[in-house]
Amino acid sequence: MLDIKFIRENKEIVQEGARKKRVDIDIEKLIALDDQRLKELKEIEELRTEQNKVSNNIARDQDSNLKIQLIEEMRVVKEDIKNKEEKTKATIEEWQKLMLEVPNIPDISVPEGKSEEDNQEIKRWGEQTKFDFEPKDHLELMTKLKMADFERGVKVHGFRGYYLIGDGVLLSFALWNYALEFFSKKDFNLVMPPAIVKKSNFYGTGHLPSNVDDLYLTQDGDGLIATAEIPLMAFHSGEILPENELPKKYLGFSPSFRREAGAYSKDVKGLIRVNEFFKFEQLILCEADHDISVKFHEELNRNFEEFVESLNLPYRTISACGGDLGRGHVKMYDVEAWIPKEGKYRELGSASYFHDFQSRRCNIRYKDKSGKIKYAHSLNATAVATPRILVSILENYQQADGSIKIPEVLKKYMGGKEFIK
RNA sequence: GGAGGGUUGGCAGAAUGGUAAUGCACCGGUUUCGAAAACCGGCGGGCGCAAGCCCUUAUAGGUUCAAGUCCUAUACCCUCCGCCA
Repeated sequence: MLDIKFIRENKEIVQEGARKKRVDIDIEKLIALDDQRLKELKEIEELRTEQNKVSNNIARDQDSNLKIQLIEEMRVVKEDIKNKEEKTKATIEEWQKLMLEVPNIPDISVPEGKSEEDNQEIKRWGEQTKFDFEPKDHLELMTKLKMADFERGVKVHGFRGYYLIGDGVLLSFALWNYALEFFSKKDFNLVMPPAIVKKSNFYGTGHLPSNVDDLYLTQDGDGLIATAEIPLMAFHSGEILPENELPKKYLGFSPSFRREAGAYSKDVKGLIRVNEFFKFEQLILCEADHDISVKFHEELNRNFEEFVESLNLPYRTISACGGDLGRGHVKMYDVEAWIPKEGKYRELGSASYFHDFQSRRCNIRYKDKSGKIKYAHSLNATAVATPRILVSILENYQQADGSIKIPEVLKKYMGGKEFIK
């Protein structure tokens, strides 16, 4: 959510930002509604002032005739307030609905574009893996090596179902242990958050109202988290932090659930797109300063790149174009690993920053040195997502005989083994 | 799932239905070579240049001229029983 004051003072910028994100929104309509909201609130406030004053007098006054008269007068005022409040409630609800739809303004450096195809490559690392044999895809590799069972996965879960088995499980644990070690060195506080959370928390990160179809909701009105970002942001919701506690850096580990509604024809097989997975997520709350946000954004992205480099996976980094950004994002990088069989780069994770878009919704503030209360800035990035990352590891590390060479840094977590066969 | 008790600032803790005490902690100042102590001021949130106004006693409603206080629902916490990893 943006600051309504900022919207009022910078409507051209906001409207232009929405255009860049391909979001249809009428800022003028919002401002007209806000005028109405402010006018109505002012009227109510004035009536309340009167009511408070007179009520106070009633308490003090000894003259019972006067009391009766005042009470009679206040009865009318009370009715008036009640009616006006009812009207204003409707105004505010409509106003809030619009406010939630106003997208954050993308950074000037975000490329123009409508969809994924317009994302801009900003970096390429490593050589695209070449084989002197016909490489297999991860489905075939994992099935043959008994690392996964997709048929039974679909039997039991349905579409997009999978079982990890045997070395598929060991490799996942190896990655988690390695990630834990790798990111612990970067000064993150470790968190395992709840994965079932109250629906209100999804508004904080911007997963609601826009992505309601992608969430699993429970019969208790809760939701299953789509990423640890949701409960990590909710962690400090409603709090006012002392500035000296910033930045807050968290590394969350959680299951993640996504319905993938609207992606029915995409990635229908294998582990690229699944309904449940595990993810380590980096998250930062920092001071409300654009330069600090940018600095941490680069840092989070670089952390992830380093992690991928340490696994020696060829990758590229892209800057997502306006049309590919979520409502809350200011800017987002995706790190994409080379997938030999498909002959293209596929997303491994992403790093984003939001300015105060999320913290405004989550009501996360801090008191700066002068005692002023401000909304914090928030950022997040993938640390590692399994099983998706297995796809790139297996396909890039496969051998002619169908075995998998274990990446150097993971060996010690795989009992020192060299190969999965 | 059942029974009972509870929820007021960072913490402790008051308030015959009459408009949120007080103490501790914390921050600033005076004092001091410096500190402690003492004293003065501040110490929930929002709007406003300011005067000031509004909101705030877990949350949402209701009764009332007026609600921390009365009523209803919900959430959370504690104790006990049941179940359970």
